[in-house]
Amino acid sequence: MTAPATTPRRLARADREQQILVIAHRAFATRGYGAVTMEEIAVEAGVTKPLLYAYFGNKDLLYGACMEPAGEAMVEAVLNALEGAEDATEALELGVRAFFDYVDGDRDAWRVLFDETLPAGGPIATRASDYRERITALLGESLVTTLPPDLREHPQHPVAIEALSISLMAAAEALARWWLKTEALTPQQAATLLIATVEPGLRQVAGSRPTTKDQKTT
Amino acid sequence: MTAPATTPRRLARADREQQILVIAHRAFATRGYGAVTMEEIAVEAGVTKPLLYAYFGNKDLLYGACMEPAGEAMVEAVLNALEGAEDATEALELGVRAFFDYVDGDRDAWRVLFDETLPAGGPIATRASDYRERITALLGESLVTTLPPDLREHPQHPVAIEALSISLMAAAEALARWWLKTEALTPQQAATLLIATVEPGLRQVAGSRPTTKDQKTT
Amino acid sequence: MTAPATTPRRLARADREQQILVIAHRAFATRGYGAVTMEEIAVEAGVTKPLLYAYFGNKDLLYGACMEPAGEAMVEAVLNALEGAEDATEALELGVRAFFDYVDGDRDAWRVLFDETLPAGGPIATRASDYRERITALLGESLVTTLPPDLREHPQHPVAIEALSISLMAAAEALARWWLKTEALTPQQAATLLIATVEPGLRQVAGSRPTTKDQKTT
Amino acid sequence: MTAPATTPRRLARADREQQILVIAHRAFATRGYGAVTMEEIAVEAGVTKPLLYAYFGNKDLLYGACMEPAGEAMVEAVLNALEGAEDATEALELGVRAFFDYVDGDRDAWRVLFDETLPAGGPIATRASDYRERITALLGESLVTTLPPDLREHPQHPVAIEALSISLMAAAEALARWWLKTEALTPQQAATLLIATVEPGLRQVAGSRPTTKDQKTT
DNA sequence: TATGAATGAGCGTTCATTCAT
DNA sequence: AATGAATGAACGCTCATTCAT
Repeated sequence: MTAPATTPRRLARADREQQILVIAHRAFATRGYGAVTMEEIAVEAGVTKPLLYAYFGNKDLLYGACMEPAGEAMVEAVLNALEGAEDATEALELGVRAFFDYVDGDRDAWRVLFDETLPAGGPIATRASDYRERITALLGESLVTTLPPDLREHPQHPVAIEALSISLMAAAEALARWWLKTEALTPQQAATLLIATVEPGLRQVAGSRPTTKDQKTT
Repeated sequence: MTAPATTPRRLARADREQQILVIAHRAFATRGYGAVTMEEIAVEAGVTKPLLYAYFGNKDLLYGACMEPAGEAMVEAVLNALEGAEDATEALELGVRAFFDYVDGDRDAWRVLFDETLPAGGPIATRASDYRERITALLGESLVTTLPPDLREHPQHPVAIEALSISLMAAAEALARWWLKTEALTPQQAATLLIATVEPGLRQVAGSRPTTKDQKTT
Repeated sequence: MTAPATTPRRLARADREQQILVIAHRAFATRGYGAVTMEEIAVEAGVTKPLLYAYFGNKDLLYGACMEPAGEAMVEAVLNALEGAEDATEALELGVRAFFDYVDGDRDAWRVLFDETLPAGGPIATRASDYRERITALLGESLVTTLPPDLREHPQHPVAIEALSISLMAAAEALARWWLKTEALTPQQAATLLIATVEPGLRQVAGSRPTTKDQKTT
Repeated sequence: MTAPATTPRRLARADREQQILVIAHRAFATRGYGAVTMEEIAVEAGVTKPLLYAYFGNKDLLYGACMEPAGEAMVEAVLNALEGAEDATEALELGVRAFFDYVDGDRDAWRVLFDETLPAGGPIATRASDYRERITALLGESLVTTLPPDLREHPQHPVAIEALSISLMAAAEALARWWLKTEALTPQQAATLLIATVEPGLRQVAGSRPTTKDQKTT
């Protein structure tokens, strides 16, 4: 007779895990890995710490459980976008657009994947950066496709391609972060702006040779 | 008669502060804010913890004291570069180049200013991002100067300018980070690559109007 | 139709208890009381923790249930050996030999009975030492029989007898432990060595009187 | 005016360490490693846990700090006794006597060194057993000296010597434990009893050859 | 007969920070 | 000008044990 329909005391494991994941995900996204304690998550979920440990092992694994579906989904979103492209120029655009759309659709997921406060060098930081690198690599591949075929094998280009991939990803990341904070433009606009800015330059860079005066001297 | 020339036990306050700052700076740059303890700094500096607190207040303030000179110097380096430019196009290039040169010249300073492990939302994270934003703003200003005069006041452009500034800065930051890790190119090459990539696009973006299909729908 | 022949899901209580006991016994013997968790036993036995508690009460009682048959069997083995002796001298030897044989035949039982990691002073430590003391007492009795009849009642001897029983038992225990670890000799050799070493002395001690210079002075 | 002369709040480090060691030593001796918590020790010493950690590192090291002086002293006591012996027969007797005397003089030390509840296989268990083994080895050496010179090199004897050393040590240990509990005899009597019991047998064992029927058959 | 879900209580450890001298 | 001594407040994690079905 006193059973509250809203928050039942006992849940099936799968449900409880899901509920905890949601809460943990939000907590990690909001305050970052280091600032969140297992105790807090437990309290917020209406359970005790041992249950967290029984279900998820430890804090790292719990964070990983929050990160994994989001990471896979994000990678796949970008991947699908690239596959759907009809030509090389379109691919890069669609990839960047997919990235911004994903961030737009699941902002907490983005914050967990791009948490800047993860313990440096730790296993989760590694896992998080794995996802980032996978997306960077995908965008890098589509960068390559923007090059004229006869230049793709140029010995000097791989390093430039990697540098540009990383720059592009970072720009996208920062743009996403800024837009999430200010809501000053839509994800579509963000993507359009970014693409429009880099694309013309990319073509030129692709066609050029490293200048002589910029030789590495160290 | 007992004064060792190498490490005198008693120093004037200013000297002591300087010595501690050097050590703290190196520690923070090497291992990041979170991984450095006050104890370690004290021991390494050959002083006791209370002295640290007497001189610097607390850990945040100490970090701030490490950050400040580096931040100011970095801002000034970029500022000087921009002022030395003869025309608009040169300005952006010189600014970016100055950024990379500064990072190249004082990597510890860069690591302290761009530490990704600062407690999110805390006062020092705020201060650090202040410096970044100042540099971003400087680069943003030089972005504006690349626009034809009659477009500079266009009501739609400020937001795009800010978005591009942030993207540019993030790209530079990521590029710097990657280059410091791999040493795959020189700072000059990094700057050249970045500028060459974004400049052509910037001109086009500056001349365009936000497209209609990209209306904000949320 | 769903009954797997290898590990049936449902067993009669007695069978289930037996199966759990076997697994718990092995676990305790292998890793010691403290290092074994109820969780592990449950998982290894393919049952759930509440069942363990329903059947055995708690961890101590479960350990006791593992210890009891082994303890009784060991005591009985020594007892039988002593009863089969034709004369006093033979008794002690047979007893010690029976001890080593038992350890040799069921090393897990021995490890449970002589676990050195039992919580000091706790109920199970007490129970375990009960079994040890019973065997000690048996050996003590056979020590007595090695004495000439007219000395058995000597007022000073009971304490020496008890002291010797305990020493003998401890020597046997340590010898068993060492032999199990190194396998440097057979149980028969261990028994022979031990008996041969103490027997001559026992006769002399039995015949002597406590010396005057060794008066208790505390 | 409120300063209690009995327990000053602040102590010099050396004094505090000593005070903590005394308390920890007693606690460990009384209840065993596992049953003692750092919190308890801290409270009993009138300090907080961090001080314990600042001064001793962790629980293991604190236990080690309790164990080390006692272990060294005990080994040295036995060593000195052996060195003072004029002939072989006397050596063993003096060694055993020294062992009992040491236990008699510092019963807590003995309990710490021979704590049976140390985490099996852990670093402290190893350290504790190191001390035991050193004493065992010392007694083993004196066992060897009881043999006639021409037998000392007999190939079969080393293993018997080791087995006997261990048995002897264990017997002494158990005797000590029992005596501490019952106070039924003096350390001198304990030593005398033990020596008198094993010595005659030792001579015979030393002179015999391993019997044929006891061959290892496994 | 048996279980999945859940917990109370505690432990070892760490770190920024302050008091008393 | 500087220190040695000391702490408050957590935090991650574990385990024997029980409730509700």
